[in-house]
Amino acid sequence: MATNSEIAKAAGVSPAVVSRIVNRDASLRVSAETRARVEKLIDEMDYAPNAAARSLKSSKAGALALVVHDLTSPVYAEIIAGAQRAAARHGKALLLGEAGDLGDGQSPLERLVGGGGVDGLILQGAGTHMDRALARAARRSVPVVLLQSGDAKGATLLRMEDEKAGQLATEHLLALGHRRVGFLSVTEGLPFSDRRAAGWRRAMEAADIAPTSDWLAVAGNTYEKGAAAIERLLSAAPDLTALVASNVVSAVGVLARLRDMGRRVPQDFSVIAIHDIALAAYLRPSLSVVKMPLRLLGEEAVEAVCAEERVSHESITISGEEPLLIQRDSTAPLDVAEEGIQ
Amino acid sequence: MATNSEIAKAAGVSPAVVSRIVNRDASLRVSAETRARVEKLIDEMDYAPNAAARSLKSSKAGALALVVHDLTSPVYAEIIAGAQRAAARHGKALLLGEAGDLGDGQSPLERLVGGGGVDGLILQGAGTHMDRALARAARRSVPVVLLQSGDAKGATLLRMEDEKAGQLATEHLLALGHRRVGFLSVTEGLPFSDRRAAGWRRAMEAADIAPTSDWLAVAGNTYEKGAAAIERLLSAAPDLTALVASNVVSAVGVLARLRDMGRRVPQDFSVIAIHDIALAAYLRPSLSVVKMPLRLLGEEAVEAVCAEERVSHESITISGEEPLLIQRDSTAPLDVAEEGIQ
DNA sequence: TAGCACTGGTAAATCGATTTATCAACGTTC
DNA sequence: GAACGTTGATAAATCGATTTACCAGTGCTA
Repeated sequence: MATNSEIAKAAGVSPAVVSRIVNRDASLRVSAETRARVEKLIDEMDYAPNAAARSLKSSKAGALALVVHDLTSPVYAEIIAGAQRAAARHGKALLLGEAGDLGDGQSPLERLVGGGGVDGLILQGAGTHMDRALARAARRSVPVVLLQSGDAKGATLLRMEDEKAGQLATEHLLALGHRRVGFLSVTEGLPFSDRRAAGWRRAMEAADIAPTSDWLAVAGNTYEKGAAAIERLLSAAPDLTALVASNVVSAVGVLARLRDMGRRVPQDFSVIAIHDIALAAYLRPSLSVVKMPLRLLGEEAVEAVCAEERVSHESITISGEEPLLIQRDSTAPLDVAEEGIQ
Repeated sequence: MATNSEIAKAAGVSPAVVSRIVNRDASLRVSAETRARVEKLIDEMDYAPNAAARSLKSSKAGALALVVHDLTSPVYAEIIAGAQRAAARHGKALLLGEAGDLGDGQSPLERLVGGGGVDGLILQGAGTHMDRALARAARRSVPVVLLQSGDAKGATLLRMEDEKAGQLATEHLLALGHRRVGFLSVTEGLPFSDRRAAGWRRAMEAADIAPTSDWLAVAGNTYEKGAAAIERLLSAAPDLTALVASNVVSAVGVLARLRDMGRRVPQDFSVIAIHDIALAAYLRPSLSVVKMPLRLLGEEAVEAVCAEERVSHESITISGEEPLLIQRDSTAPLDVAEEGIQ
């Protein structure tokens, strides 16, 4: 690849001229002929400024990293879309990464982020080793924004109104006449999942219902684990009639297993999940959800990372959009003739 | 952030020593005390080598870019997983990007890739402007591997046995007794989709069936477009009894719409899709598919990009794993009493 | 003719890490 | 005591782009 000086030499000018032409420096005064000559050579010799050199000189990488722990989850699609849009506004490339489980300080991603290879890090963590290592590595050189959970020391923590979402989902089921409403969390101790569980508990208590501990099960974030979890849950608490699922992917597994078990949704059992993903409308039965402002979360995360004045390391709750109930076919009043049919 | 020379000064040594300690240079001879002193300072002062400087000097970015046109598609999950694994083997970070639609030569992603900000580009294109712009930008500085489609000029093109997959899917339906088998393509002119269609046609011809043009429809790659496509297809050719879907996401939309239309799957209508995604097993009915070696594709792509000697710009078909039929509940022999029931 | 502004540039320092060639000091060996 | 090897380092060039400060020449005015 051609370098700046090669172009300069070929054009008979100094590298400064080439650089300033490439960067559209308005304060540059050159004759029209010189400018044309340089531009022609840039084109012919296929010149593009070296990213490393530019970034070294300017201390700007021109990119942001968004690292999640599971790229396959459709939940991230919206976050990414929002982040993408905001990053474009700031003229930055958005690089997605998936956090492995090493976190030994030697992984290429850690080296990159820790060495200022990106201008900021947005981390959707799951409390793993790698998460912590990555956040630590980044913190010493670039702003870090944590999504939904993590140790906010030296970073900005961005959250959503998870408790309200859990509450809203539960209230919907209660309004349909359900009383024995279970809850599927993601992982024990995962902050946003715990907040949703708190919302569930609060709504239940407000309705004078005291859920016992076997009304709650851990379902992870995969189809498979969701399917296994509903089976465990119903064998521990067979008289549940409805369910709030903290993770929408696991809810899809729940629907499949319920059908396999002969429980009809929604006639025999209602299911609602947190987060609206495109798939939810195309399941049969389609899945009722509480929609959260995921896109906004992605946008705000990028804004926070770009605005970072190395000052405001706080914990912020996204409040631009309220959690929104979207009723589809997986929730309904309990069929009173329930036992007779099937 | 501390720099190399700051550490060196603090430790009373030259920057060379610091660099060689950080990089575990085996040929470095230092006293145990000096080494300990430097390592202590590296730790205390939170030193990490600057990514830009290192990459400038070494001409290695330590990262690969994998750019797809739709990050939300679950089909990429497997490709990404494979690429991730292979990248780790090569000590490179894998950065995912989504190609927007600009391609004006000014997008941050183009600048990054064109300026050698990554060591290689793997591009899963859709024939857009941006695809071409990105490939062009990258080609002048780093190796490029195209997945499944694209203009291989100056790049390596990696393909899968799409025709065989299309054929296998069709033969499965024929073996079940179906004769009027439709096909849903992704986009007109998209190479891999066309190859799958060719496989369908070949299998049909081998069975002495001549599909008419209204047995084929374009279904895109979203739930919504799949749903719309099956409706169009069945109004144009109502007597079809089975379908091969080139894109598995659109197939999910197909299943939903079929149920809404009162066509029972598989009793009245069979559906099979190309690519096995985790969701397929958790739909009800679960979705029969032809599994393709997506993970292998991801791995091979990384290998190709890393091995690239600026020589072998060819077109390679992945042949490590054969397309594999996975029969689930969405395909079955046609119910002979079809008209009587429902 | 001095003074001044404008045009069309250039020189050179700088960003931070890497790496090769070199070297001083000290002990060993013959 | 001369030659040599070893240990424990260092000096300085280099990667490529950016940017500030400066400058030579030309034309214009007072």
